[in-house]
Amino acid sequence: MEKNSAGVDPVSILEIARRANVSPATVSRVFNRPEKVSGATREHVRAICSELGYRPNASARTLRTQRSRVLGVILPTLVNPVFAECLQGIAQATAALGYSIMPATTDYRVEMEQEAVATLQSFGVDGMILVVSDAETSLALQMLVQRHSPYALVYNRHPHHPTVSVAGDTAMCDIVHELVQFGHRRIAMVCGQLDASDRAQQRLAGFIHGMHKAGLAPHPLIEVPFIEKAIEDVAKVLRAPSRPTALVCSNDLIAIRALRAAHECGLNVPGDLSITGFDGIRLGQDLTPILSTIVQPNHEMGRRSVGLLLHALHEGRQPRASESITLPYHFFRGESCAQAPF
Amino acid sequence: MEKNSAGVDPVSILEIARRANVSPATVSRVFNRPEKVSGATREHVRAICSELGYRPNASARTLRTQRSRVLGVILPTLVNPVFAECLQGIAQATAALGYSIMPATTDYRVEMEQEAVATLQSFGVDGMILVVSDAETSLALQMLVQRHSPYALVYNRHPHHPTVSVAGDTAMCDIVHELVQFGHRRIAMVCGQLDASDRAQQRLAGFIHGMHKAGLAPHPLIEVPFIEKAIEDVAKVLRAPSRPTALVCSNDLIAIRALRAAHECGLNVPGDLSITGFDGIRLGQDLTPILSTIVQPNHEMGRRSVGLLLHALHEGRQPRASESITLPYHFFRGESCAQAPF
DNA sequence: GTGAAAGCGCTAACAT
DNA sequence: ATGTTAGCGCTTTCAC
Repeated sequence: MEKNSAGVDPVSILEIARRANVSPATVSRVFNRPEKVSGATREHVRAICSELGYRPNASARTLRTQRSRVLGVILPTLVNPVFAECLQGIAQATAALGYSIMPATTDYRVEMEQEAVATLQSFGVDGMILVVSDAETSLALQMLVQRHSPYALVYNRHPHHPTVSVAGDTAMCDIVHELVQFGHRRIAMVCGQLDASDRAQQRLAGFIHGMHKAGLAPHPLIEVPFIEKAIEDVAKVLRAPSRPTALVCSNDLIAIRALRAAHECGLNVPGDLSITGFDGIRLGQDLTPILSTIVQPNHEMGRRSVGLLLHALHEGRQPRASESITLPYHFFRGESCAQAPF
Repeated sequence: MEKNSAGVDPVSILEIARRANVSPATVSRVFNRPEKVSGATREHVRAICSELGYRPNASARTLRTQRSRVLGVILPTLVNPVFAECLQGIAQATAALGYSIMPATTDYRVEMEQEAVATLQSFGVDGMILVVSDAETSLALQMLVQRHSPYALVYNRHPHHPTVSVAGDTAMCDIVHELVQFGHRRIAMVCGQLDASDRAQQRLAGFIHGMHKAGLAPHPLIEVPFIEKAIEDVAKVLRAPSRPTALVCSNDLIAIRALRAAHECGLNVPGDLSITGFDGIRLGQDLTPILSTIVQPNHEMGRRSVGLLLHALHEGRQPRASESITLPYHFFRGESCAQAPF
């Protein structure tokens, strides 16, 4: 009897059947249609299974049924807590429903999205949950559509795809409004690589719209393509003669760095400068000053995307764009924004 | 022709074989032993595969070969960036080697560890990387050992298991030393639920040892079992008459909350109070004050655990405890600790 | 260098 | 209520 490096040969359904003096079909039924098995044999089989620690081989089951009970998840990175929180939500929701997940991170590189989709398809995942760089142009998304693979997007917003998201543009508009109420007029937006995130683009659009509505001209956009240089880049702007009195950041991670930049420039937040973030990562609430931000229900977004996808799947169909979910956000005042200084 | 909810029937090896006018065996060889196929047919088959977007069905392959090219990962949570960073490292290392991962989070509940192990085994993962609550007593670990399932621990340190970790006790001892150099004598440790983490226990041991070496009596331990109440719990201690002048926290997340607690008590860090963390999460470097902490190479720890596991696997054996890797850490001075105030 | 055929572990008709 | 059987897609001897 040979054994592979994966350890002792796991017991198979045949072994259980033999020991229980029933056919493999009956053992299978105990797991899949327990009601079709008499109470006595059911318990008998179950006892033997737990005694031997038997669990049906998932690959065999997947191969046979064409269902894997696995969901693929594609995210830009886990290092941004917003995605970690979301994935945690996905993990919990799937686990509660007897599903497992296979995640892949793209590091914001679009080619990786396609690669991840292909890999996940080869594993026969029942569906995928993804955050793509740009829903409008994503080739990965096109692959999915073309192969009729069930999927749901999270964070991305797009009318032709099933999504779970928050109205980022409106939210940003709200922020501008708040800031204007506080007397700010010189407001600048700080964002990462715009072309790597349609969310950032939408937030920027909302910012511009908000400024326009307030009759204000937006400061030149502050792009911080490399997060390592973000503090430096922002500091440079803050040292300029007519610096902004408020910085609107496209996400919390950038806002935290902006906070740091302000400190390095000797500026007091919110006394001299107001700063806002976007995402509502848990950590923002423990900072000093507490981060003012748009709070998204990240964990729930993960859960709901699982719900959207699985609901459709259980009805034997694809999720529809019309089932997209827009979740409420709220502006959290925090301590990092206040009255304009002058 | 029927189709399941997962979309169009993916092409199988038979389809490719038919179109290429070769046997399925040859197609298989193109993927698994390309050198055994003539250059001409190889390219021919490859062309057809990429034309049709064919990828071998992973479940069938796993069933047949008893190898899945999947690694299971069990972590307490993704919400603590230390684990997210580590998982990111694992994800990148596995992807680079053609492996995929299946993660499961336990939320620090030991029963979940066993459940996760069982689920992952049913998927036939080639090995598992895990952070367990307590390596000494973990039932999940016992299951693994008993079934001869290959695994590697990360963060946990234990002489009888293959691990990738950092000397937490020594590191903590170093911190105490630094603090003592700064003139601190009333030093208290803050930690989460001790029984949920052998790391925290080891760090505590190091703290006590360090204090002892310095001839100091440790302040009573500050346990903050519920992270939500952490700030409050710490603040209470800071308001006491003979409060500590330095707070040594068992991880960065707690340290960040301690920072907040200090602020709420009107204490200046590091002027009135020094605070240190542990883990070296990326975010700590962007805070104000920059967090003083023990920097662990979290990303690398993930990568190395993949290396440890896969190296053994490729030699057809289990990782051995003797192959355990202790990675270097360093104390990062940051801005949150300084001379004792009095 | 290539093909034929068996079988990995399971489930789902279809019998009984 | 239970058993028999075929086959999911692939890899791998074993022939040729």
